[in-house]
Amino acid sequence: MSRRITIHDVAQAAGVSVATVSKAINGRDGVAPTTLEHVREIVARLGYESSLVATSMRRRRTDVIGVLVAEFEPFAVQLLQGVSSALQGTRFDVLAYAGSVSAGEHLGWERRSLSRLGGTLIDGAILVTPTTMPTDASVPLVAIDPSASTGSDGPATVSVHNAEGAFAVTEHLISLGHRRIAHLRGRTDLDSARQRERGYRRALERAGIPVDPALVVDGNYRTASTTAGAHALLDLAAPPTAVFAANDLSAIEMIRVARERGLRVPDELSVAGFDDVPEAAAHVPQLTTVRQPLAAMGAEAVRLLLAMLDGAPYEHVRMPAELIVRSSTAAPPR
Amino acid sequence: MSRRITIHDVAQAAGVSVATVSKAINGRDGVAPTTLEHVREIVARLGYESSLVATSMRRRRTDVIGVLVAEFEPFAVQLLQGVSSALQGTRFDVLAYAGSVSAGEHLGWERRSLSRLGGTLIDGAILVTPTTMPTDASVPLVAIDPSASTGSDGPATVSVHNAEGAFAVTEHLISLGHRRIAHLRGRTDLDSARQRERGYRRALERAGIPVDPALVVDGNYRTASTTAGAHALLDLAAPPTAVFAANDLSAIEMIRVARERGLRVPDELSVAGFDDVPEAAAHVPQLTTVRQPLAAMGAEAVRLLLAMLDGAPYEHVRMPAELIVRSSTAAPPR
DNA sequence: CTGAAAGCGCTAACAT
DNA sequence: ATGTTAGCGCTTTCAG
Repeated sequence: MSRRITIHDVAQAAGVSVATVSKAINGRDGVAPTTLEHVREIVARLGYESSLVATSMRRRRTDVIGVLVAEFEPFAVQLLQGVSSALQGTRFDVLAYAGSVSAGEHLGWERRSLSRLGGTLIDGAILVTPTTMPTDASVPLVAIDPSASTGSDGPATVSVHNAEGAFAVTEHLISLGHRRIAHLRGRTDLDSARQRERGYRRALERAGIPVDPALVVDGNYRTASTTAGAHALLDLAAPPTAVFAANDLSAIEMIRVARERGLRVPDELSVAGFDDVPEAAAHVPQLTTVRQPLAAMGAEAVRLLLAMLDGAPYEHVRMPAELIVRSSTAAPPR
Repeated sequence: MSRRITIHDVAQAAGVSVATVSKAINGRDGVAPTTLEHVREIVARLGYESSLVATSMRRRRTDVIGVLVAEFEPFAVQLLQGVSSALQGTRFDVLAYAGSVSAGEHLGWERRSLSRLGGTLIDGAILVTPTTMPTDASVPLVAIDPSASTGSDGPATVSVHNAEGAFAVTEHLISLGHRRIAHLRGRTDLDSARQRERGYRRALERAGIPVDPALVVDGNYRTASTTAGAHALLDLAAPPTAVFAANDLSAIEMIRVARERGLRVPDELSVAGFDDVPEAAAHVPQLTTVRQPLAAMGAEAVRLLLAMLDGAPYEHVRMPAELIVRSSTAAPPR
């Protein structure tokens, strides 16, 4: 663990000024071929690399795209992989920052991260957040899965078509012959969760099945709440034969509770989720769910952002959701 | 997309000097309570956040841990998740940097990233690399899965016990009754791959089964090479009844080739992998493999790094590998 | 063709 | 208690 090698060290070793070294490194002209060669040699020998921090303070561009997340959980990292691979071969590096790890203050990490990195370290940002929607940032910004799908305002956004996905999975349950289909809700403060409920309701209406309010319970994406909701559903005098949970984790918890109570899945109860997290395919039985094309969404965010860096206006993109039928859903008993 | 708000803007709006604002923000003393209150108010109103870049140039500590990867692929991001969750509740934020995305020069990205971020932006680094082992860096460093397991030299390291894992999976195949067990090798320039081959050989020896050189072919972790290796194995006069591939992706390719040639897996050919990537559990049939405890390894790297930041010496940690028996392995035919 | 000097946003001495 | 100054590592005018 030695001291960092700075441009000064190079200048000294080469017997020239730091300005000359800088020019040599960055290919600016006004440097004699001999000097250029000489400096390059010293740089190689010393293994010098300019500090991203110092460079970014002085220069306008850093050629680094920032991916801002609350923390590195499966959803965020899958998006990150999409962003990363879409950026392959461009001049940009990727820097991902988890801004609410330390604080624990999950409130407003978006603005905080954006302020701390924007304007200097990164040329543009991709913000992974289901809630807040910062209205102005100091760099071009694309939000993924933001709450505000409200028309043309705010920054560019990329999100999945939640309602369509929920519609498709509910329709799948109906086509299997289910009539008493419950919905284990997500966080009702999230636009995405509300859209999923909407898709569920629409599918039932479309099939002429009245929505039984008792069959719609809160899950809140939180274990305790989901557990309670699952029990509530099964405690019903006329329990559902199928449940559409607002996300996979809720679906898995629903299955756990059903089994605990002696129900076989999918024979006695069908359960479907949403998201297609890695656990969904690894679960036994494998989970029927709706896939968010996360890698594609990340790539799309990159496309939008690069366009914006070239001066293009922001857009709002909705990506199609895909129904994935696996083994946690089947025809209702008898 | 507006201009960044700087400490100057705050100072001006508050009618005080920049230094005073800095003190107020960082809780240094020597600021009148009234002034403090006033400045804080302006900061809140303007939504000011100090620039990470500028702060890090001046200060010694940034309270940010860097995770340096070549690119964000599944292996790296699982490690990243482990690091991130281990850092929850500490004062540190996580910054992950993919340093070889732009260049395409996968050579020496480790040193480059380390030089560019170290010393200023990050207080310590966790380097995810299977190959190079930078000998000195400007910040405390922990390498995950490095080639050099060579004793006490170089930086701290965390790696999985590759030989033990390979031994276990080979022994599993033997216990199923297999005698002609092939090995589809990984990149022979990687220490980890060589260790896996060693574990394979040792298990055979231990069981008194001579190693048939024809049953050890190169896969190289690259599709083309793996495909060729798979065919070579099945072209043998006496083909193997089981194959241990050096990683899951190779195993999956092995299965694809076997099927293409009309072989049923696992009935006519057992195949096992290594790594337990997400695809392994999702594959049909689910893959028997060896799990690297990636999340735990990330957490362990954090533990080492935090200790080093407190002045502890570096260590070398080997984590246990876990045999995961699934459905791609079975007793040999008849 | 080269170097001196200014300045990016911020913090830490050091005055006042 | 507050402000002035210097400087972190680098790039960029601007003189020489």
